[in-house]
Parts: sequence; C-alpha cells; structure tokens
Amino acid sequence: MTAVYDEMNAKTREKIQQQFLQLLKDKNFMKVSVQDIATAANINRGTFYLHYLDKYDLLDQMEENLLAGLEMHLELLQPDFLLSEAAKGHTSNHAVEVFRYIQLNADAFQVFLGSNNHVGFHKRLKLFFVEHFLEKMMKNENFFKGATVPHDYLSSFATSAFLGLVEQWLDNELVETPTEMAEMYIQIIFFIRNL
Amino acid sequence: MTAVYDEMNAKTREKIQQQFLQLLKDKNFMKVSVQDIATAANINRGTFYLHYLDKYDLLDQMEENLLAGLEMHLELLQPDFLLSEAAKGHTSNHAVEVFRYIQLNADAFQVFLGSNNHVGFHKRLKLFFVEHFLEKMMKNENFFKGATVPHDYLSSFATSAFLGLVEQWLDNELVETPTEMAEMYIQIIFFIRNL
DNA sequence: ATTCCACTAAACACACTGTTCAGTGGTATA
DNA sequence: TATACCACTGAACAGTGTGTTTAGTGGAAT
Repeated sequence: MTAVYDEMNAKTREKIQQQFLQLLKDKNFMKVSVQDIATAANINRGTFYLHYLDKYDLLDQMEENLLAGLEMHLELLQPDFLLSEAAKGHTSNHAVEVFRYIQLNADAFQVFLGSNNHVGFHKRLKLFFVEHFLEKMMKNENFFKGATVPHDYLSSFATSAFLGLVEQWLDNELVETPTEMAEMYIQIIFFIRNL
Repeated sequence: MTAVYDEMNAKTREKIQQQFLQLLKDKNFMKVSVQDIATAANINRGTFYLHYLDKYDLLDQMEENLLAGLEMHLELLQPDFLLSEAAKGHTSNHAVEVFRYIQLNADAFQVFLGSNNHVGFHKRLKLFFVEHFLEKMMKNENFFKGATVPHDYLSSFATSAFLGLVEQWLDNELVETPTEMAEMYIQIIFFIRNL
C-alpha cells in the first residue's frame, strides 16, 4: 500500500503551503527565503526541494489550485440565465457560489492580490476571467449587438470592473455577504448590456 | 558652476533607467541583477549605488516619476465639464492629453504593468486613480445620487474598468489613437452615471 | 529480513548583495 | 598654474541565499 506515503507527502506539502501563506502576510515574496519556509513548516530545507523546484514553483502551484477551484464554480454560471432570473428578482445561486468560494479562500486571494506581492496573480486572474467572459458571451450573439466599443475592450472593461469589485471586497475584509456581492455583480452585468 | 556635475549625474541616472527598462522587457524584475544593469549601462556596479539605494529604489523612483507626470494631466480633467462637452459631441482635449501621455510613456507602462513584473504598480496606479476619481466625484454631489452600490465599490469598479481599458490598449500595442481612447472613456463615464 | 521511502543534517560551489577604499581624470576655483 | 572637487573605477570584503549532493535515520511495506 502506497497510500500512507501519499498521505505523508500530502501533509508536508500542505504544511509548506500553509506556512508559506502565513509568511506572505507579513513579508514580501522576495524576502521570504526557502529557509524561512522550512523553519516555519518545521522541516529540513532539503525536504522543501523534494516537493518543489523552488519558491516560484510553490507559488505557481498554489495559484493554479486556487484558479482550478474557481473554474469549477465559474463553469456553472450562465449569464443569460442569470439575467432572466435577475429580471424576476432572483439572485442566481451559481453567482453566489462564486463569491462563496472566494470568501472561503479569502486568505489566499488577499495575499496573492495584495500589494506586498508579487509576480502577477492579478494579471493571471484577469486573463482567466476574460477567457470565461468571452467564451460565455460569444455563445450569446445578442450580447454584443449594438456595442459601440470593440469586443476586446468590452471584455477587458467588464472583467476589470468585476475584479475591481472583488478586490474592494477583499480590502474591506469581506464585510458583505456573498449574496450581496452577487447582487452587485448582476447590476454590473446590466450596465454592460446597455453599452 | 555645478551645472556640469548635475548634468553628469542626470545622464548616468538616465542611462541606468533606460537600460533597466530594456532589461525588464526580457527578464523578470527579480532576475535582473545590479550587475546586469551596470553592464548594460556601461558603468561600474559601485556607481549604481552612488545613485540608488538598490534596484527597488530605482524601480520606485521610476514609477513615482511616471505617476507624477500622469498627475499633471489628470488634474486638468473635470468630469462634469467632460460630460457637458461630450453631450455636445465634443471630446475634451484634457482627456485626450491623458491618453497621449500614456502613449508617450508606453514602454514604461507596458513593462511596469506587464505580467513579468513585479511588485505592485497595478495596485499603485489603481489607488492613484481611485483617489482622483473620488476627489473629483465628491465635488459633484449629483454624481452619486441614486447610486444603489456603496461608494467605495463604485469607485473601485469605475477605476478598475478604466484601468482595464488602458491595459487593453497597451496589450494591443496602442493601435488606437488617444482620441479614440478618450471617446471610449467618455462612454464609460456615461454608464457609471446611469448606475 | 530487507527493501522502500520520506526525511534529516551537513557540506558544496555559486551568485548576488551592499560597503569600503585607494586611485584616476576631467572641471571649477583661487 | 596649483589645488581642491567630483563622478567614477576596480577590486576586495563579509554576508546571505541559492540549488545540489551525500551519507545516514527510522518507520512502513513486502
């Protein structure tokens, strides 16, 4: 049975990731050394290199995981359905779930999007949203009808605005509920529609 | 006469800044060493430290200069005047000037906002815009009338959307003219107004 | 019993850091 | 013309972090 070893590996990796996140709350990414991480996680520095290529690899994998989780929730979102529901006064559960996921991983989002750090999670997140936005919108031909602004500018505008909303929420220590955030999001979708 | 020495200093600083920007087009900020900069600028590594504390200081000063230049143009912007002009079918020259400034310094904006880099110019730029937006909007009491979204979310939304527009422009290698960009900007202002 | 595996501890060469210090050559000043 | 000034050079310095390697430990699987 190899499951025991798998679990050992998983536990050390989790310890490393968790402690790394804690360190990033105080220190700049560049000023966090592998030794710092090892000490915080109570492991040998060499052990770190048995699990990750370097600290960039660690960061990259953590960001990747975060985005993968987000993707699952985002796939369920259907903007046209969202709008028809909103017109009836309902708030789509799928939209709420997206914000709930962000709430659940607020620590990571705050750290990765924070000004202390780092190499470009914002850009990565934006690209991620742009792709989803365009993909969904392209399926709905009516959406771009009457748009007086090029599509790429429209999507960059829309996703940046959405991201701005999320960033403000994170900066506000998430005092609003996911439902309240979802309602704001719907309002924004309506504006864009009137473009 | 000390002007000769001032000019010497200015020239080396400019050489350093110019070569640093070139290096950042290819390499990550963290992977650019002081030695790399010195070699590219054809100076001794020690000379670098006669002008800057370290490479963070260099980056910081360059960002600061860029924002200072932007501020001059942004101060002239009067959103209410912009809107009344736009209603008459005119595009405010001041708005065009802002985009012209960005066009003029496209290299720096592209590098500092690029995903290769770095520590948070995006955040800095956004904060800069938020402050200007709020300052201008607060003077115009009518602007927030009927807003169904909290002011901080509104400003974060608006400035992120504007920044998204600029980022898209930079990603598109600035194929649009500053005037075209200013017109898009005016359209966005109109949307927000209808919030 | 022995092979396997995650992990440790220590050492390695290397790169980059920021500082120092004696020296060079052009520029301004008296 | 002498000399004081100034930006800059070249070389050395200790310090810190890097990624890799090596021999060894102890528990789990076969």
